[in-house]
Amino acid sequence: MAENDKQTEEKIFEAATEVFVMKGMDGARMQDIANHAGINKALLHYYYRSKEHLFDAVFEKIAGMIFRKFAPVFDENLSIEDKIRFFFKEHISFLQNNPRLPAFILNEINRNPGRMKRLLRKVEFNKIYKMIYEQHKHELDKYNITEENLPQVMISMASLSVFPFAARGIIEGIFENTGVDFDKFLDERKEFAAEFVIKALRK
Amino acid sequence: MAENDKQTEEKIFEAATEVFVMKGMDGARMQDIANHAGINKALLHYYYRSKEHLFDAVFEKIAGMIFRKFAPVFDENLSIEDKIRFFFKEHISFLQNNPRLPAFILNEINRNPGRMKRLLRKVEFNKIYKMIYEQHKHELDKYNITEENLPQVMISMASLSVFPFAARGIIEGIFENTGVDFDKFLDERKEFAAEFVIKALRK
DNA sequence: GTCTATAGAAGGATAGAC
DNA sequence: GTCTATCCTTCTATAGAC
Repeated sequence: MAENDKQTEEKIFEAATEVFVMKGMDGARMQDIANHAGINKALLHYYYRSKEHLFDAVFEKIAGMIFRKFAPVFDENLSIEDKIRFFFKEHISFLQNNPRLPAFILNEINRNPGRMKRLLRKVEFNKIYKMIYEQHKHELDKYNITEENLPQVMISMASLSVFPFAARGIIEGIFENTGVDFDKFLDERKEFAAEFVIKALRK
Repeated sequence: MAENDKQTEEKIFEAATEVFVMKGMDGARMQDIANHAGINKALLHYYYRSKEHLFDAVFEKIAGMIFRKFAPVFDENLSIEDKIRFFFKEHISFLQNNPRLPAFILNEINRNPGRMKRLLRKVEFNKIYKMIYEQHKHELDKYNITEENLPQVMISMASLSVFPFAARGIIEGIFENTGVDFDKFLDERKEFAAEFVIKALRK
């Protein structure tokens, strides 16, 4: 039945997502995925020809989700400063609900840069890039933002939001020693990072 | 001979470092390491009992190197602002010469958080932490730095320096599409990040 | 200390019954 | 569409000769 198909295929996909995100492509085991899905190992190959195919499906779904998460920020009709605040609030909240995704994506792209090329076809950074600049042309003279340093600015914002999750293991280790709470740190970070960036950019 | 010992053991260690950093613990192959070292696979087990042992040796050496790289910054007798400039210049330069280390360390710690605990025994973050605060007590009133937000500030600095290397694959992919040069970006980043942080922190 | 040969286990993938 | 059984390759690790 087509309905049962869908159910099984979805169960596999969800189990694969969990295992791949936890263990990475190299560390993941097909048997482990089958167990998580509550089905037999052979079924994995029936639905997704190979481990590689299954991984690709999971990877592209997650990567697309993350990159698309940025888009609404650029659509909103807000001032630069409010957009920065909006970005950190939304982005860090999203990552709090999916704390392992950054490390997974960063690592798998470094292991296999070829995957990045496929992704870039789907997400048009060039468009986004120009769009931001056009959208805020009228207020840019109040900030230290130029067409030349826009990459520096944007990567800085991504850094401040994503890095704590990529370095979660290290940071939690340090926090444990010094008695700070990681979740509280993240909640506070939404506002801290926003004001940090705004102050850094104001002329 | 003890001298030949040292040579072989070192050759193995260097080969292992290269392969583990490139492929990660799970992706690395003992045969690959042996080939890189120009010796036989069995010799790896003669010097380092198992893959796990060999990996641990490599990991701890690299992690120690990275964390120790921070220390001189705190020793220097400089103002807060000059220390921030010094940090980004030194740290980004170091990573330019070892661009794959951040991704390697971040990933392996996330895969196996237990490793972090062992590391923290060697590096005394608590000491460093208090030291900074004491060192700059006299000029802290000029900056938005408190004992509460010191973690936010320090992790922000680490983010701005380390993230571009951890996300190198993504960033290079985007840059390729938009015609920006990654190395030039890094050179400019040393000053950009420093001034960015200083402006963000000044009252 | 270094090599060859091989044990022994694990993992991805497929054949074939139901 | 789902299962069991199994093939085949790959990989870590060790035995044993030199």
